[in-house]
Order: sequence, then C-alpha cells, then structure tokens
Amino acid sequence: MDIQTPPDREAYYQTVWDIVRQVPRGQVVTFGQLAAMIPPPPGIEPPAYDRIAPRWVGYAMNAVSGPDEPTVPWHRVINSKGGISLPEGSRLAVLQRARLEAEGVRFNARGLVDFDACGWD
DNA sequence: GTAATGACCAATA
DNA sequence: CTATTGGCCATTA
Repeated sequence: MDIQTPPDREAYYQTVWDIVRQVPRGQVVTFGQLAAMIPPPPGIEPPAYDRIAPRWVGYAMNAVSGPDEPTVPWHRVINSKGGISLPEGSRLAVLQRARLEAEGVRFNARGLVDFDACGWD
C-alpha cells in the first residue's frame, strides 16, 4: 500500500508534522512560518509555493487533528493573526485553546496570542 | 463528469 | 478599522 503511491502529499504532511513536533511546550507557530521553513517539494516553483504552502500546512493539520493524537501537537499551530483558525465553539477549537492555556499560553481579550511571549522560530 | 469547500496569506479599496 | 480578491491543491457531494 505504500509502494505504488507517490508520497507527494503525504510526504509533505509528514514534514509539516515533523516540524510541529519540534515546537516546544508553551509556544506557538503560525501556518505561514511553518510554510516558510519547509522546503518546496520537487516540481513546485518557489513563487507558487509561497502562495499554496500555508494552505498545505492547514490541510496537514486537518488530516492529523483528532481527539487522541498525541504524536503531533497540532494545537500549537495558529494563523497569522495569532488566533485559532477553527470555528469558535467547535470541539477542536475549544480543545486547542484549552490545551494551549494548560501549557501556559496567554490569550488576548480578542482570543489572540502574544507572539513576543509565545512565538517560536 | 462538474461544482463546491477548506485549520491560509497578502495586497487593495 | 472592515470587506473583497487572487492564488493553489485535494477531497467530498
């Protein structure tokens, strides 16, 4: 089942998850930052990659997000505004915020995170 | 087969 | 400050 499928998309997701695993506890990263530090897959031109990469990161997150997915700290990934991208009230959104606050990440009044305090590079 | 949607970002108006 | 538009891929209906 692995031998015939060209792991283009899956390999990229793996790379994303690998970097997310390196995010320390209590810190967060944005989709754009992740995309910026991930090398473009073969065949993708850098200009085009810059546009599509953040989305691919989002897809990778959606592919791994689950109630019991301890292998990837997906809750530390947020959008460029510094907030949770999931619909408010959503089960995953609540879980994400709860986990972040449990790790000591502070949220602004608008539900945004202070990058100076919790941003990861 | 087509059509619509999605955990995004940056640039304009 | 908010609202809109463009760009791209994979999955689902």
